[in-house]
Amino acid sequence: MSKYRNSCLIRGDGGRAIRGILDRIGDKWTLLVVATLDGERMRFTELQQRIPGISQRMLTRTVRHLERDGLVSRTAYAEVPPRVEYELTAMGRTLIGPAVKLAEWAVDKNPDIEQSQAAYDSEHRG
Amino acid sequence: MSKYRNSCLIRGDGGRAIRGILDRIGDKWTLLVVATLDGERMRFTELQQRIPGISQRMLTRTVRHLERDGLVSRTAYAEVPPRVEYELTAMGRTLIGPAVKLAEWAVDKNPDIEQSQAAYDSEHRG
DNA sequence: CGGGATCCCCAACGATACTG
DNA sequence: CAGTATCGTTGGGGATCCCG
Repeated sequence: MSKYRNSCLIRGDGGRAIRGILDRIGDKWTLLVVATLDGERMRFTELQQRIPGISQRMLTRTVRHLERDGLVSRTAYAEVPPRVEYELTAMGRTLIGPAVKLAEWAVDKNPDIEQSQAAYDSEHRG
Repeated sequence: MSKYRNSCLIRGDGGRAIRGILDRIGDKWTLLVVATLDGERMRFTELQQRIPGISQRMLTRTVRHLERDGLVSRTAYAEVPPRVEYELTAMGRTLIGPAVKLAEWAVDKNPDIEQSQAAYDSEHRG
C-alpha cells in the first residue's frame, strides 16, 4: 500500500484537474454554502442567515456558479412573495467527503502551522 | 457510520478552518508545488522546470509561504554558484492525502460538471 | 423575497528587468 | 543560480441602490 507519488493525480495533466476544482471551490464562500446545504433544503434568506458575513451579491453569485456546475439545484415557486429553494444535487453531495478530509487536515494541523508561522516571522525580522 | 452532517467540520467555527486552508492552498500554484515535491528533494530551477507556466516570482512566493507554514523546508548551501534545495516536511507530506482525495473527485466529476455547464449555458441564453 | 446593476478597492498574478 | 524590484492587469469581493 505505497502512498508515495499518488500526487501524480494532482500534477496529472499539468495540474488542470486541480486548477479546475480550486477555481470552483477555492473562493471565499463556495465550500461554506455547500456545507450549509448538506442534508437540508433551504431558502435563499435562510442560507444567508446561516452563513455569517456573506452578502446578497456573493450568495447569489455562489449559488449560481454551483447551479451551473450541477452541484446545487434551484427551485423557484410561482408564488407571491417569491420563494426559491436550494439543495445539493447527488453530485454535490459527493463533494462533502473530500472537503471534509481537507477540513479535518486544517483543524488538525492549524496549531502547528500557526506555531511555524510565528517562528518564521520572529526569525526573519528580529 | 452515518456520513451525514459531518460537514459541521467545515462550517465549524464559522468556517475559519476551511477559510484558513483555502487561503493557504487555494491559490494557483501551492498544491502543484507540494505535489511536485512529493517524495523528492529538489532545487529551485528543477522545481520551476517541472511546473510549466510558473514564473520565478510566483515560485519564490509560493515556496516562501510554504516554508513559513512549515510545509516545506529550504536548505541553502554556501557554494558558488548558489544551491538551494526544497523538500516537503513531515507535516507537508500529510497534506498529500487530503489533496489527492480532492483531485480524485475533480478527475472523476469533471465530465459531468462540464456537461452541466454546457446545458446551463445553452439554456440560459438560447 | 430574491435578486440584478453599478461602483470601487485591493490582492493575486504575469512580464520584465536587475542582482549577489 | 536563485532570487528581488517594479509595473500593469485582472477578477474576487464589499457596499449600495433598484426592481418584479
